[in-house]
This record gives sequence, structure tokens and C-alpha cells, in this order.
Amino acid sequence: MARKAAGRPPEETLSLWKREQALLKTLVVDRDTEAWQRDPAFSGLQRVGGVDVSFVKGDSVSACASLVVLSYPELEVMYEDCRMVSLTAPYVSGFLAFREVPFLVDAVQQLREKEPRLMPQVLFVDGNGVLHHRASSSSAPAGFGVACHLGVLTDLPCIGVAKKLLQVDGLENNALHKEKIRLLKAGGDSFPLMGGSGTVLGMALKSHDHSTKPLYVSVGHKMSLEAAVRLTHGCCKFRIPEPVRQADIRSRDYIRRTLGVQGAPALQPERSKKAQRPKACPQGVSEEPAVSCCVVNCSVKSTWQRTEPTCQSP
DNA sequence: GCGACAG
DNA sequence: ATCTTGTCGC
Repeated sequence: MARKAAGRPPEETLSLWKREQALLKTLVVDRDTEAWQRDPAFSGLQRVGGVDVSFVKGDSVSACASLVVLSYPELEVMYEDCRMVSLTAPYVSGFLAFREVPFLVDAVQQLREKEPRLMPQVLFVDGNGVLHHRASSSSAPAGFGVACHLGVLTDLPCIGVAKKLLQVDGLENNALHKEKIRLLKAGGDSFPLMGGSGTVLGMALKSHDHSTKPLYVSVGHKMSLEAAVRLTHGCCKFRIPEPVRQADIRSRDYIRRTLGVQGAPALQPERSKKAQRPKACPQGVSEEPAVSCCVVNCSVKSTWQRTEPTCQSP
């Protein structure tokens, strides 16, 4: 059952991935493109989405990809899609998108076909946007993280939200940085993250009054940094923006339910869960083995996926 | 050998 | 990412 971790990809693959990032980076739009983004109260914004991928514990291949859509400003779940997937690419810092994004694009595509009226107007992504490694061969001022990648491939406005600072382009989680964090007073307070080139790559945001660790917000696609930070704050009931938090909770829950049948003994006392309310959504179950393989939506198919047919479990 | 390291 | 229950506090 538990499949072993994939090793580090060969340099050739990393080269292709870098080229792909450089190519798609030219398509990123880092300003507001929708009317609601410029409205002080985000009038016109009704649906915010969140995506996440959770893993089966002793297994680096089996995971659950989830997409949720919440109403705004109520932040109540109106759509949930969880699906077990088999990840083929390993996690390599700087190339997170190549591991997770194909399945997230897939989820968005499913929604587009089956419930287009529920399509979110913006997507919160677990990870960075332009706050990312800069391709050394490119003169572009910013990088291309998973939030940009998903934004370009889906053409949806995206916001990158990372829980830790990615130390790139001169950014360091050093004493000075920690002091700036300490000076953030109330929820909504933030300070810019300036890269070595003088470009603001993102913002450290205190997401609510009693949060110690900030969020690292950066532009993914089709939105300004200012609007991204403001909306992120507006979607935080807790430290993590509700769309991403719900996607995380539900994908982990889905894994527990899926594995609970044969994995855990019959002993399963009721735990005091409070955040489990609405659940009237398609979960893509009933008929399929709930496992999709080798879905690639990139213009460049990775060498990794072609040379490592991991689509079959013994 | 040491430090870095989104998820 | 994942390993983990109860407990202290508002």
C-alpha cells in the first residue's frame, strides 16, 4: 500500500521544469483585472476558493487533492471536492507545482464542467506566488511559484499564502525579520518583503489579532498585492485563510475516512469536532476507484512522468 | 561536514 | 507534508 518516496529528479528534468516556469511566467498578470478587486468592500465578490493536497502518512505517493468554494463574505462552504490521487513527481523546493498542480487544475476543470455557476472568483493556494526563486536566466523581477502556476493554467485570479518564509532573493528569516514580525500589532498589519532587486515580492501579514506567526502573501495571478493582502485578511477566521483551511481539513478527513475502513481497528471514539457542518456536495465517489493517474496538463510533459510509470499498484 | 528546505 | 491528546485560556 504505502509506496516509497521518489528520489530527486535528474538534472535534465529540473532543466525542463525551469524552462516551463520561465515560459509560463511571461503570462502572469500581477494587477487587478476584476472590478470587485478594487472595491473597498469587495462588492461583487461572492465565491472564494481554496485548494490543498494532503498526504497519507507513510506514503509519499497517495494523497487527497481538494477544492472547496466558500461564500463571501459569510465564508460558508458551498462546494467540496476531494479525490484520491497518485503523485508521480517528488517534492523539490522550488518546484512544488510540478508535484501538485496537475491535480488541482483537474479539480478546477471538473467544477467548470459540472457546476460552472460555483466557479470561485479567486483561488487561495497553499504556497507562494511571485515570492519565489528567480530564474537566473530571466530578467523578470519576480519568481513563479505554485500560485502563479495554477493561476496561469486555470486563468483564475490566485493568491499565494505560505506559512513559512521562503528565503530567496536576499530574504532571510533573521533577527531583523523576526523583530519586524514582533512589531505587527493588530490583525491586518503587514510589512513588505523586498527582494534584492528592490521589488516587493510579497507581504508578511498578521492574519488576526492573536496570531504570532505571520502569513506570507504573494501575488499568484490576476490580482494586485494590495488586494491580495486585504482579501486574505478578510478571509481569516483563524490564522489560515478559511478557504485553504477548509480544503486542508476536508482533504485530511477524506483520507481518514478512506483509510479508516481497513487501516484502523473498530475503536474510533467520537472526537469533539466543531468545524464539520455543511456537506452537501459531490465527492466524486460511488463509482470510481477514486484514483486518477498521470494527469498532466502542462505544455511540456515532464521527463519524470514519462520515465516513471507509477500508475499501477501491485 | 553544514546549512537550507513553499508543501 | 506527517508524527499527536489533553489541556490551559479567553
